[in-house]
Amino acid sequence: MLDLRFVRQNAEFVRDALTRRGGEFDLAHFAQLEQTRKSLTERAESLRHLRNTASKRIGEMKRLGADASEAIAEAEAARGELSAANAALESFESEYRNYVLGLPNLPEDDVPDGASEIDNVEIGRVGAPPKFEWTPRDHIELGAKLGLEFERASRLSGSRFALLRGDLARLNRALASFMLDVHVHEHGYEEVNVPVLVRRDTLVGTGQLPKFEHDQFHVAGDEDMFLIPTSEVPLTSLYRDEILDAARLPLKFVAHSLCFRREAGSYGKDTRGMIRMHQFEKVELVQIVAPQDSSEVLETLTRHAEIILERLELPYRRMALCAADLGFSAARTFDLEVWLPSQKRYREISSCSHCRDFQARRMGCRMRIESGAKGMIDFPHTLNGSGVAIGRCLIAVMENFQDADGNIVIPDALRPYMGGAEKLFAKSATKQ
RNA sequence: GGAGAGGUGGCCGAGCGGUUGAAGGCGCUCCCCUGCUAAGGGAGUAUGGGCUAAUCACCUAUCGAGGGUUCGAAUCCCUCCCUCUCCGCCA
Repeated sequence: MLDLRFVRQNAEFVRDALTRRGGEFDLAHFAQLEQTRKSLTERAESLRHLRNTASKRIGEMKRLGADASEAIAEAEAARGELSAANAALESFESEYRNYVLGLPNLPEDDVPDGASEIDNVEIGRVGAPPKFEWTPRDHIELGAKLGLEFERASRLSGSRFALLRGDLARLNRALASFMLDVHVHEHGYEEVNVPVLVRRDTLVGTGQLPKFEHDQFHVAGDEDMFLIPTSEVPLTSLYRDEILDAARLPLKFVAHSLCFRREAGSYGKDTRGMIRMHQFEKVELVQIVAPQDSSEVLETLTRHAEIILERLELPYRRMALCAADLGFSAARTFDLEVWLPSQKRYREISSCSHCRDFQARRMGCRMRIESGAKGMIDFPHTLNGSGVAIGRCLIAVMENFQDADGNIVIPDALRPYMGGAEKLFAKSATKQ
């Protein structure tokens, strides 16, 4: 949620910033809403004041044994007006709230301009794409002999599901363990095991709702619950509705979780293979930090994700997303893209975002700056990043580390997690 | 799923229709006294919104959430959410 006081005072700046992301912000409409809100609250509050003072007088008179009928009549008279004013205010407020919750975050000033992902700016590359003396196989072909199954998975669950079997399942697990270990032991994150079902409010807090409900899996039944699209949701929400002692910041969390996405808008996109699944695994990094540290933290958090790719010897590049490609809650985002030999291009494997106070405001996560009586309260900044997506990373390992026979050389960093094995061997067939 | 108990400020805990935004205690902050590691005295100490130069004052809201009764609700009624105990089921 935007700082409405700021929006009020800098409406034109806000309009320009939101326009940059391809959104719209109608100054007149906003001014109108503000005006309405102000007059409706003022009216309701002054009527309430009237009633309160009358009621208080009644109490005093009764205590003194005096006749309170005049005051009672006065209070009764205010009643109808008050309830009308309250009703008007309430119905307006839900409209207003919806509008405000639908406004995305403002891009930071130096986020590049652009109309779509085409305009994202490459910041740098690390590692050279491997050279093959054969036509590199894609992960589907490689996987067919290693335990990656789509047909059986879709029989169980439909399109955009996959099964991993045998060594490939283990490699997948190794990736998750490896990433967690690096982030916990080397980068200082606390490992958290999170719920993957959350309530509506939680998704409002991080920004997926109310606007993007169609992208979420909503559980059928009496419970109003959703499957998380990323563990950013529960991790960032850990301190929802709390006031943190600023001295405790930064908070650094890492989680390995399942993630669920309807992929409603992506029909026909990445339909082959396991690039885009309804269910996937991801190691997610989240930091809750003091505002003055946040810009620097975006860099270090992005580095934490990059280090995973570097340890795995995967070629990648870092992209600065242009304003139009930013997610709803992000003020700035770096994407990491890993080289996929079969596609001869870089594909997103991590997205690291700085949300400033946008999410903290929505979820009421605050911080007390000086402890004690005169403590000032402010919103911390939240950041998140994939560190990294496990399914896509598995694909990248398979494709980049394939040999001429379709086996997979296990990157050194993963060998300790694979019982010391150096290769996954393709089987002639994976019947049964 | 069945039966019961409960949700009050940073924490514990009173209040059960009117001067209670909330006693008391703990914790914390500041001041004083005293001085050798402990103690005593005083003051302060919830959050959102409005207004404002203001983190003063004032108005307004909030005692799990939402509705209702009432001139007036932390207190009475209804619905929901959550926590705990016992039984059942279960990984």
